[in-house]
Amino acid sequence: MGRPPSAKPTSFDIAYLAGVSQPTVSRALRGSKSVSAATRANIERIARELNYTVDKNASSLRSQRTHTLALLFFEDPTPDQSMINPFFLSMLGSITRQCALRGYDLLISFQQMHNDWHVAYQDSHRSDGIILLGYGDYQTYRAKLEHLVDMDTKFVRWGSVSDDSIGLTVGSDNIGAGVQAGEHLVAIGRRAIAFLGDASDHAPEFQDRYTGLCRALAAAGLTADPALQRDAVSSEESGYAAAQALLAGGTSFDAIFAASDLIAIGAMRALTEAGLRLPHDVAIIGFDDIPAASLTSPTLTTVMQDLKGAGELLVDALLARIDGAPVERSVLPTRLIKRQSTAV
Amino acid sequence: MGRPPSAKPTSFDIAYLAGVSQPTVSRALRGSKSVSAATRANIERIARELNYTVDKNASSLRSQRTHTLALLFFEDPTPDQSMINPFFLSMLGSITRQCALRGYDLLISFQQMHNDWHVAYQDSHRSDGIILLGYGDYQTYRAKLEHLVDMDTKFVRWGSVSDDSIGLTVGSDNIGAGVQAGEHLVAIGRRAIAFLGDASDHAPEFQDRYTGLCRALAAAGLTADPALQRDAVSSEESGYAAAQALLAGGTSFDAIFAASDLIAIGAMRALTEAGLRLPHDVAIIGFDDIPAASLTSPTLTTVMQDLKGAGELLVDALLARIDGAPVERSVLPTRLIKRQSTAV
DNA sequence: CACCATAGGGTATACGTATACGCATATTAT
DNA sequence: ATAATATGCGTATACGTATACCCTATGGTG
Repeated sequence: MGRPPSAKPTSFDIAYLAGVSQPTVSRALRGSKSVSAATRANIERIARELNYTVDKNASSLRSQRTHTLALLFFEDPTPDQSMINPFFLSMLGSITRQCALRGYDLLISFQQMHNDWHVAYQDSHRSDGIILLGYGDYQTYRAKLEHLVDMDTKFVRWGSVSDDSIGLTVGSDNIGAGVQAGEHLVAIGRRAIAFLGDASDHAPEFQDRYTGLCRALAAAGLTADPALQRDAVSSEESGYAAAQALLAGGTSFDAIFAASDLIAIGAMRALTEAGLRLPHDVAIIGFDDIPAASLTSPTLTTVMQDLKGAGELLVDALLARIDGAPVERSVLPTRLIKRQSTAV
Repeated sequence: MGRPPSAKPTSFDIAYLAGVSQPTVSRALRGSKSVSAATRANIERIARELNYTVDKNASSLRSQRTHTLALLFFEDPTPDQSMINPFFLSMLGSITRQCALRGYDLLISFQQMHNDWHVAYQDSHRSDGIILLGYGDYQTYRAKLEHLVDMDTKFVRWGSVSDDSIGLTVGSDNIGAGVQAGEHLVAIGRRAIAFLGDASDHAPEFQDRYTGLCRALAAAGLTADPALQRDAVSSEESGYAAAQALLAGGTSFDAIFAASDLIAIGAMRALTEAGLRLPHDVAIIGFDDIPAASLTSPTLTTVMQDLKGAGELLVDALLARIDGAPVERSVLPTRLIKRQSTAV
């Protein structure tokens, strides 16, 4: 039953010193109730003294559970540059923290949307499940998601939570956020409110935000002018271009709701260059509350998402899914951060 | 020798179908030269057809190599909030990319400086090596690094590259960067240049930047006034406080070199509130070129570090260290980005 | 007092791969 | 022609853990 201690301690070494068999060590350390309190205490003491840690590979191989989650970021617009949407980077913190709390490791990878990431982590037994983060063309995305569902891969994604969303989705209450933004702009007396952001089903989250805006306008007896909606992806350049197109459009407006802070920041630059005063001539609201939002001039009113809650919810939902537990779809409330760009 | 194909394909399944033994499959897929070209081609074809992927756990267990690196972020000043220094977050992109390129997975974890991270990944065989990223009190840090060295843990860290630095260190040429900043400020006619950032050996990188500044001043026949150096850690609040202290100090100055952009941004706020005009009254240079640096008013002149190169160098150096190859210490050149805050 | 449940822990083995060896056959040198 | 290599692959086994199964000593139950 025994063999003397060797270089890197194994469960056999512990067993030898404790005068028990290796399986008993395994049981004791894993918390099985079929080992006496005294034996367990003794084993734990020895393990601590030897600085023993369970070999992750052997454990995973045998149990077929890795206790590791994989986080896949993807972005299409950045071919080489390492720019990731700051919003998702911020979420990284809470995700890692939640993983740690649950005793899971986090494997991370950046992917181009067009890559075969949907099959990469498929099954090399690296992780028990996948967290998907990123904006992108939803139609392309959708096909890959369906593939994941077909393969019965455990995953959760951040996005628009609607009835037809594929797989397990967690997201902010984008419609509610749109309503918040719209109500605030109406409250400060604005009537012609533009929306910058793709409102098609290629970008369901943006679409939801626009829907919310329209709903708020309707509630105030106003209607959203389609001429005041301009497509934009989440980048400063795109926001700049969209705002210019809006100005060139001829339809006057006194407020902008941008689907993301990056879009808003680009738009502010275009408006300022056009000689407009913010927020006097045009009030503006962004989305995400990235760090830069409080550094613009004027500082940017924006919708803050619950990052901490998001990370926790993503991880918990995925773990529930892995355990086969029922997991109800849920949305997170947002908060409007009022700054100078809407201060009348 | 054979056994029929089962659920999730293993090397035995491939072997069965190819009419060879399991070890031959392993050899073929790992590129051993002791397997004929024909056999290898056949095995690879079958593997592709079955969508076979090597089981990472079994492979790691047997070979004692995980082909995974662990990235440890740590920050002390943020007890709960998920704020990471934006600079390090940006580096994340190039690190993951380089890992992918080298065929390594990346495990990520955020740690509080005071935690026992130096022993956590010690040896649970999760990763082959560790990348350490983060500022922090160097004296605390140093003790843990020494522990890692004692344990013969393979690691690389980002920091000040000096002769007495512990373990394998990769970093920017901070002294050279300080010289660049100093020369630029002198070139635009500034003579009384303040430095915001801890210049003690608790923060060797900041110390190096200050050393560079002093060197540039000396070269111009000027001397650095110790009264114009104020300690600050890398945060906006700290920069704000340091600038206020500087103003209260009574010694006049016409330029500031801040040890980080966050410090610079905080300082700009303090200066503006004090009624000073930037850059007319005080020119200012930051460090890191975080996204926010181009959004401040005036936009911030700063020192850009080579993030892409940094990520590549960190990974490559660590892999060389793991392979037991000799690895020479090396520093990365920096680039001064001139913006409005030093535009006379 | 025979009977069975339970606690506590040992025995044997599987997880899927990589590698040390050995053994043919084919190739070259002498 | 025979000994010395080399090539290509099979055999056996180890990596370190978790779990199914079995066994023994109790203690309670009728």
